[in-house]
Amino acid sequence: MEPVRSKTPKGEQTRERILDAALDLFRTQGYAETTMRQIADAADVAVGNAYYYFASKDQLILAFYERNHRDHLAILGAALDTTKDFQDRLRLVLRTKVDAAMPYRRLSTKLFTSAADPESPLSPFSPESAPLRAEAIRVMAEVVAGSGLRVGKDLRADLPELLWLYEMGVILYWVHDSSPGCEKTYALIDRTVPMVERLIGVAKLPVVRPMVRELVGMLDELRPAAAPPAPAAAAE
Amino acid sequence: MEPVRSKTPKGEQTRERILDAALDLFRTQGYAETTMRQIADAADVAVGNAYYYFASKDQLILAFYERNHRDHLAILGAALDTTKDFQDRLRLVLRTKVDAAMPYRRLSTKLFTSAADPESPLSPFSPESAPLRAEAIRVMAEVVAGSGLRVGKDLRADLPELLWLYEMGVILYWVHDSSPGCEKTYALIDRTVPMVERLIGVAKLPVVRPMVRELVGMLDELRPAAAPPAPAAAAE
DNA sequence: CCTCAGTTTTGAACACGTTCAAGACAACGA
DNA sequence: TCGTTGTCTTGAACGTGTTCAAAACTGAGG
Repeated sequence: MEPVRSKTPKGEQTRERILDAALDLFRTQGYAETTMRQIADAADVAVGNAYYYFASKDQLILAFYERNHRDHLAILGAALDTTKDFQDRLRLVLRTKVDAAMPYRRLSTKLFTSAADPESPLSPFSPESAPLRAEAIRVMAEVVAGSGLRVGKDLRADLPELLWLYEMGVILYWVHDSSPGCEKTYALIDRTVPMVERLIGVAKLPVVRPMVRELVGMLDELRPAAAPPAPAAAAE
Repeated sequence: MEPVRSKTPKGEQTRERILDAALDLFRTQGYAETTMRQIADAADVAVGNAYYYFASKDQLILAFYERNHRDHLAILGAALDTTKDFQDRLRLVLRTKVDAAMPYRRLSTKLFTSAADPESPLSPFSPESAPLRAEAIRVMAEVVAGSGLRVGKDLRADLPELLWLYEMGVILYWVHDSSPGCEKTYALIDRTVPMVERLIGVAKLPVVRPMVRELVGMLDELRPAAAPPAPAAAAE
């Protein structure tokens, strides 16, 4: 029933082979057009074997997200440490994120087609992708921490998560962006990054502070709705 | 190939029967759990007949949106004319919208699972749902026009569409809202409606005006990307 | 070498959404 | 009454994602 995260070097190898074949076919033909039988054939296994390692066709995409995040971190590398300017740091993270995902633009739409479905394990808000989400938020926290940016009290705790939401917005735009080389997305990044810093600055002004506080409060209230309580002791 | 919008009273009757059966099953069992064979059985027709009227299982949802919009307008009725206060008007539209869709909360998730997919005909941004989208935006234009609200030049043209996007956000929240009676959604409406008016007011201030202008400009630039050109003369 | 438990692999079988060639039906003019 | 034409209806058949009982393999202990 529950798919296995291979317990043998050979098993791990097979798993990789299936994932490679799947991503390759997804990239060249699209997700919907690729059948599990094609994947199995390309990986030289029986169709049932693919289901031994991946619970469903969708789960292959979750595995893709993980791989993609690793790729992103690799590209980002030590480059983040070369500047202390907030805008530079944020722009760098976003641009490399898009760079890393570029070959899989069409596939990435799946991220959002499930984002809204509260029950889909593929949703970036689902418990299944919680570790990956936490990772991405951690990167944003690093962006802020490594910069000289002064953040208002009200915003400080939630800023990394807000930046992650902003990142998701950029990716949503990118997924729809059919301009050559996705130049419009890069332009969007370059134009909105300064706005983000300005907004963070503005949030400290007495005029908008109450509004900021209310918005942040609503975000906090929303969170448990998106990710169910999960009490300390597992009940069953 | 192309499904038909019945040309006979009897055909129209069959079409309604199938849609009724489908929505009933969707509501009680959920969308994924309902099979086309069940729908056909409940409507006393053969499976193939369902496909004569609806191109796919998804298209049944599009038909549901249309019906739901009519229900919304019916509930809204003449109530919109009872007040000239912008906040009251906006709140009324949002609350009745949620009221009308309430029995189909789970089904409505489908609206968003496809919203992000540029190719899905179910997406609220797709050409297929353009008429319905235009209708919803028109309602928002009426909300503004019938109120004494003073809108800045920069915002005026795009405000109805922005309000529609805000409405979509509210519905997105509602779809995820599992609180009893969806009270959290109603609370969200009550808390954000004043913010919206305040934002519209703030947009006129010299400090934020350039930012507003840039944001609106980006929205305008985005539109043709979401909805392809569609030149004056239909080519085919 | 054999045994045996654990792991991996197989492929037929299932239910689903969807298609399509064929038939049934309805309205109308000859 | 009989074709004829356009609309509607049927149900078997196809390809899909997914399941599962059975087989094959692996490696450690006797």
